[in-house]
Amino acid sequence: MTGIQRVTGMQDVLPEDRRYWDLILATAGQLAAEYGFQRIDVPVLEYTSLFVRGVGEASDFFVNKEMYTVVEDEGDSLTLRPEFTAGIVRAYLENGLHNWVQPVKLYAVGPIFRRERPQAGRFRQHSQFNVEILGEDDPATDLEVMLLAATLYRRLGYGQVMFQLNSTGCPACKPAYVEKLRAYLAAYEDRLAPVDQERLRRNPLRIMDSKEPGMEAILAQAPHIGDHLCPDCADHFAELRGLLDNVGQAYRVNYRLVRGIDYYVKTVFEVWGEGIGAQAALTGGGRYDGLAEAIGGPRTPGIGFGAGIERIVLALAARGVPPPEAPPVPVLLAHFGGETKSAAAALAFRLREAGIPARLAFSRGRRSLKSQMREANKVAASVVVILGDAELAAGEVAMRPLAGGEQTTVPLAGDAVERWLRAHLA
RNA sequence: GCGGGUGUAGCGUAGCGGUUAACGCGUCUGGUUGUGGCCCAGAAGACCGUGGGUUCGAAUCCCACCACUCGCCCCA
Repeated sequence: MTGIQRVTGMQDVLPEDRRYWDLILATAGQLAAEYGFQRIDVPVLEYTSLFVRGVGEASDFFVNKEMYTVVEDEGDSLTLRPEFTAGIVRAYLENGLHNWVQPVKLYAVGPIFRRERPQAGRFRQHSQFNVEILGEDDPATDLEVMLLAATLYRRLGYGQVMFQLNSTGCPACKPAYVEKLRAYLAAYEDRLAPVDQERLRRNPLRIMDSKEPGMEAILAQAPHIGDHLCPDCADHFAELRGLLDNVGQAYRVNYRLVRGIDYYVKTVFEVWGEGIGAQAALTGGGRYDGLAEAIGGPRTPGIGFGAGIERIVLALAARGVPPPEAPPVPVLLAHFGGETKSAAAALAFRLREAGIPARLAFSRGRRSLKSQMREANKVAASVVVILGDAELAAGEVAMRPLAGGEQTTVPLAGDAVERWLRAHLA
C-alpha cells in the first residue's frame, strides 16, 4: 500500500463496474432523447451564493456543513455543487433560455459533492443523471419526468418501480400547515427525541419522516399535508394522480415524504431500491417553482429529478442484472521480436485502421509462442495472427483461430489479412 | 457530528508472544529449438494500516491516530 490513498468518500470506478455505467448512461441518454430532452453541462464549481439563495441556508447542506466550499475568489467563495438543479436554473437564466420554446427540457450527467459520512450506497462524490423541465407547471410535466425515470429502470432490466409521492404544498398553504403541525407536535414535546425537539423549532416538517422510536403513534394522528393543501396545490396533486393512474404507473401517496432542500413545492417523489443498504432512494425529485426567483430571475416553474448512478449500479447488481460483457479483443498479434515485432506492430496499426481491433503482444526480447498463446486465451481473442521469422521471410502470416478450425497462412501484402479476418470474425 | 465492526501480498484467508509471516485465487516465466484452455515447476509480490508503549522478544498484548465498513442524520 502506498502512502497516498483515495480521499474519504471518493470511489474509483474500475472497468468492470464502469461497464454498468456505460449501460446506464447510454440508456439514459437514449431515453432522454426520445422524451425530447437535450443535454446540458454546467460547471462543477459555482459561487456559494447560488446555493445560499437557491437551496437555502436552512437546508441540510448548510446546517450540517455538507458542502465543499473550496476557494475564495473575488469576494465570493466557490462551492463544489451539492446538487444539479440550482446550477441548471442559473444556466437557464444566464443564457436566456426563457427565449426558447417553452418548456425547456434539459438533462445533465456528472458528479455531485456532499461532505456526509460515507455509508453503503452513499459517497461524498457521486454521479447523477439529472432531468429538468423548465418554464411550465402543467402537472403533465411532472408525469413526463416521472415516466422517464420509471422507464429508465425498466429498460435497464431492474423492473417496475413504485413511486413514493407527496405534495409538499406551496407558500400559500405550507406555512399554515407547518404551524398546525408544530402546534400538534408541541403537545408531545416531552416525548420527542432530542433531534426531533430541535426539528420542532427549526423545521417541524422533517419530523414527519423521523425514525425515532415511539414516533409512529404520534405521527399517525398528526395532521398531514394532504388535508391542508390550497386549491391550486390540491388541484395540481389530483391532476397528477389522475395522469399517473391513467397510464398505469404505480405510486404510493406518502405524506411523510419530506425534502431537505427548501425550494421544493407541490410535487415531491422518490423511487426506492433494494440491495443498497439503508440508503434506499435511487431517484429523488420534485417541483421547484420558486427557485428561479430565489436566485434573482423571473418566476420560472420547473420540475426534475436526480438519479444516483452508483446506487443504480448497486441495485442492478443486487437484482442479479449482469454487467455488460467486456468487448473482446478479436485479434492478437504474436511475434518473436526484432524484425518480426516491427512487422507485427505495423500490421496491428494496419488492422486498426481497417476497423479491426487488434492487440499486439509485447516483449523486450524473444517471448515463447506458448506464452503469447496463453495471453490470447486470457483476453479471449478469436484469432492469433502469427508473424514469425518463417512467415516474414515468406511474406505471409499464419492465422490461428482459437475456437477451433485449421490454421492457415495468407499473404502479408495487399488486404488478404483484413479479408480473412472479416470472413472469420463474424 | 454521534455510535458499532474491521484493518496480514492485487483479491480471499491462516497465523494470535519466540528462528527467513503461510495457503488459495490472480499475475509473470518455463515445461527442449514456434502454438492456448488442463496439469506440473519456478518467480515476483507484504516495512502484518500508522505511531507510541509493554517485553529479552510483538503481526500477535495495551494506547492513540488513520482508513475502510455498517448504522444514525440526510439524501442520489
